[in-house]
Amino acid sequence: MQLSNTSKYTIRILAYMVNHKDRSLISAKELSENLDIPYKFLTKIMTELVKVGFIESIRGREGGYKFLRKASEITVGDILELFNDAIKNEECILGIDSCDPKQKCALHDKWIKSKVQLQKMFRESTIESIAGEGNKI
Amino acid sequence: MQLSNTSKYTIRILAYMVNHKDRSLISAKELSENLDIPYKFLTKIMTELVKVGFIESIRGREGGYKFLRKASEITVGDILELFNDAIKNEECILGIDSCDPKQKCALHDKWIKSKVQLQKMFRESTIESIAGEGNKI
DNA sequence: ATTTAATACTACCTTGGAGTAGTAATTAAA
DNA sequence: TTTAATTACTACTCCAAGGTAGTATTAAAT
Ligand code: SF4
Ligand code: SF4
Repeated sequence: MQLSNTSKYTIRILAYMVNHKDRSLISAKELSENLDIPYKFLTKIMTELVKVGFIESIRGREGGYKFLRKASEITVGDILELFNDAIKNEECILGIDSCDPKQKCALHDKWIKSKVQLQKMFRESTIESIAGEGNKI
Repeated sequence: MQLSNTSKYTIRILAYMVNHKDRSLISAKELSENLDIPYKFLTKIMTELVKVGFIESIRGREGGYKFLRKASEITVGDILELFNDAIKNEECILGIDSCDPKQKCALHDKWIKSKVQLQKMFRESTIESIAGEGNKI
């Protein structure tokens, strides 16, 4: 019951970028060093984030990354969905085919409240809203 | 953000056993067939459950498994802990060393409420309490 | 006693997430 | 124009979870 490293890294990367949005571009090197994420793994993630349009990249010397979509319009839920980490509505927590409230699994009644709250929390947590003062990175 | 197969299987196995607690012993074959869990994988899990004392096994012909600890005293939380699937208190959701509310991570304030509720839900869900009528298995 | 049906043990295979290595392509600075 | 600093691409390695195969052990039924 935890997020994938890729999702964790991505949330921290984008939060870092928001916290430094005064600067026009941020490099993979800076992100890797400041967030303590393996450089090569980070660049792989960045390329993916470019592909899906969360950020854009400027190649070559003095290059780097900046937001393409606004940070207030990217949610933690979007990130989890991207890396297949989201809590899907139709997915049974016990893995018994797909969720059908007419035919509930053993945990359904206990789980459903937490599930809804989690989904709402992830959906409402924009990158803008979580990036804040004095948080650890 | 989901449970391991091993945890899912175990919850279903123990719930099934509660639902058939009239019978003195239940075999791996029956569990495997009725719950659609690979036989060899299931026996591996059962042996582990015997080792930690949730159930006991009777070997030989007409053998099988039955509860050792009472089903009302085994919780879903116990199972998740056993398979390292639990939400640990000291574990940061973003993976930034260990949780220190004095030095919060970006998601802390949004996450903490769900976290507490999930932990409580898992802790309060005994096998006895989730096994019920007409649930899918 | 032998057979049969059950659990236990040991060793392996497979898959996907995580991480690494090397090189190509790009572009500004020197 | 060369060099340096950057992102992009391709191809691997590593590890743990999930799953499989074969055999040993146990004990009731026959
Ligand atoms: S039954 Fe409850 S838990 Fe199982 S899938 Fe439907 S919602 Fe999720
Ligand atoms: S800060 Fe919040 S989220 Fe990060 S660890 Fe502490 S509790 Fe968990």
